[in-house]
Amino acid sequence: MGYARLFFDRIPDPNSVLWNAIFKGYAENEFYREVLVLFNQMKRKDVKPSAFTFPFVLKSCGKISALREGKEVHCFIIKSGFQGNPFVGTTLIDMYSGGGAIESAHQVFGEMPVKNVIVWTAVIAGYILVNDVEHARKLFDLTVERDVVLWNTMVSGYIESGDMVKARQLFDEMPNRDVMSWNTILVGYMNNEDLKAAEELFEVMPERNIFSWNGLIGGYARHSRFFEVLVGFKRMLTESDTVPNDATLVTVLSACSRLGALDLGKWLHVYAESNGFKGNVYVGNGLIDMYSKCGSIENAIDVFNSMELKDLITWNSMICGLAMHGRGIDALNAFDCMKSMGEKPDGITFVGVLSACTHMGLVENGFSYFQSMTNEYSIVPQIEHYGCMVDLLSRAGLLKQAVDFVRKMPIKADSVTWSALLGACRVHKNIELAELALEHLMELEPNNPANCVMLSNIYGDVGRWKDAARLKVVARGMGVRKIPGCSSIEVNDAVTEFYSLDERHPCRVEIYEALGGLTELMKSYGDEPDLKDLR
DNA sequence: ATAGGGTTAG
Repeated sequence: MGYARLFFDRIPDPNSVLWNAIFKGYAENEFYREVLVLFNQMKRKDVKPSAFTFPFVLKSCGKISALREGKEVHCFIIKSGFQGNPFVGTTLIDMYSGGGAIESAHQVFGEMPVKNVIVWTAVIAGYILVNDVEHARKLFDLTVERDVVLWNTMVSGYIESGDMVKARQLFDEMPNRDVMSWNTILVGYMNNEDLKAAEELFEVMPERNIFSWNGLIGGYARHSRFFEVLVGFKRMLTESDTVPNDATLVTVLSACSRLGALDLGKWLHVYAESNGFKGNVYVGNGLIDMYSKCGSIENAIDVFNSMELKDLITWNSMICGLAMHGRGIDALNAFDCMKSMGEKPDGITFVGVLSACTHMGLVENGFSYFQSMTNEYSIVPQIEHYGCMVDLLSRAGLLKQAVDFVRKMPIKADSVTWSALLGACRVHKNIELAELALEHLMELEPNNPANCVMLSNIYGDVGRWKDAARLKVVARGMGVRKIPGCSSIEVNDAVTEFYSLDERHPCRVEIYEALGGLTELMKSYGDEPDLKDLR
C-alpha cells in the first residue's frame, strides 16, 4: 500500500476510478480509517463518487464501528442519488445491522426499489445478528427467490440461537446443498454439544473440504477432546486429499500443548516450515505456546526470535510461557521490549506479567504493574487479575493481606481466587484462614469435594486427625468423586494418560521400581522427597 | 473497481 499511495499521490487529478482503486487497496488491507480520511479528501477536491465508491467507504465505517460517520455517508448517498443501488444498499444494511441499528437497516431495506436475493440475505443476516431469529424467519418466508447462500444463512441463524432441531429441519428442506451447507450444520452440532451427531454427519457428507476437516478437529479441540484432535488430523493426512492450512495446524498444536505431545509438536514445526507456513503469525504463535507448555522453553524462544512479524498474541504467548517456566526476569524484559516495539498490552499480557511477579515473590512490583493497568493502559482489571494479586500475596506468605485484598476488591472473589488462598494456607500452615477460604468455597462450589479434601490435608499436616477425617466424610457426602489430577506423557509416538498411583499400565511393576530407585537416588543427594500426598 | 454464508492462536 505504501507504493500504491506514493504513486496515487503523484497523479495530478485522479478521477473517481482511481480513487476507488486506492479505497479498495486500503479496505482490503484493513486500513479502514485511511479510507475515511481519503474519502473526505475526495469530497474536498469535488470529485464525484461513483456507485463503486460507497461500498468501500461504508464497509470501512462498519469495520471500525463509526456509525456516526456512516450516517453522514448515508446522507451523502441520498443527496447524490445512489440510494437505490443494490450494492450500496446491501453495504448500508450490513453497516447498520453490524452496529446494532437494525431499525435503520430495515428502513434502508424497505426503501430499496429493487430487492434481489443478496439484499434479502443481508437484512435477514442482520436480524440474526441482533438475535431476532423469528423476525429473520418471517422475512425468509416472504422471499420469492432463494439461493443456497440464503438457505445457509437461515440455517446458521437457527444454529446461533441454539435451536438445532429447527436448523436440521430447514437443512433437510433445502432443495440443494453445497459443502458449506454441510459444514454449517456440522459446526452447529459441535457448538451445541452434540459431538455424536457431528461425527455421524461428517461420515455421510457427500464432499469434504478444508473447512469440514477444521470444523471436525476444531470442534474436538473446543470440547477438550485432544486425543480425537490428533486422530482426526492423522485421518486427514492419510485418507483425504485435503491439505492442512494454518487453522488446522494451530488447532493440532493446541492439542499437543494440552497433551504434552512434544514429538508430534516438533513434527508439526518441521511440517509447517517445509509447507509454506514459515512466517505465518498464527502458526508461529501456536508453536510458541506448544513448546512452552511441553516444557521446551528454549525452542519457544527460538521460534519467537525467528518471527519477523509479531502480533499481540505472539508477545502474550512468550511472556506467559516465560512466566510459566519461572523465568520471571525474562518475562518482564519481554514486556519492556514489547512496549518499546509499540505493541499495546492487553488484559492477558498482565496475567503473564503478574504471574511472573508471583513466581519471583516480587510483591511490590506486582502492585505497581497492577496499578499501571488502569493508570497507563486504561485496562479495567478483571477477576483473573484480582485473582493474580491474591495469589501474589498468598504465595509470598502475606495471607492476612491477601484476605484484606479480597475484602476490598470491587468484584466478588471467584472460586479460583479462594482456591489460590486455600492452597497457600497449606504451604504456610494457616488453619484459620484456610477455614475461612473453605467457607466461601462451599458457597461458590458446593459440589466440589476437592476443596474439602484440601482442608482435610491441611488438618492432616498439623496432626489434627479428627478434623481431617471429618472433612473427608463431608467430601464423600457430596455424591461426586473428586476428579483425580491427571497427567500425560508421550512415549513412542503415542500419548498415555496417567494418575497418581495408577495401576493400569502393563509395565506398572517396572515403572514403580524405577520410581523407587529414583527416590533413593534423590535421597543419596540429600533430597528428602515429601511423600505425604501419596497416602 | 462494488454487495450476502464456514475453520485457527495467548
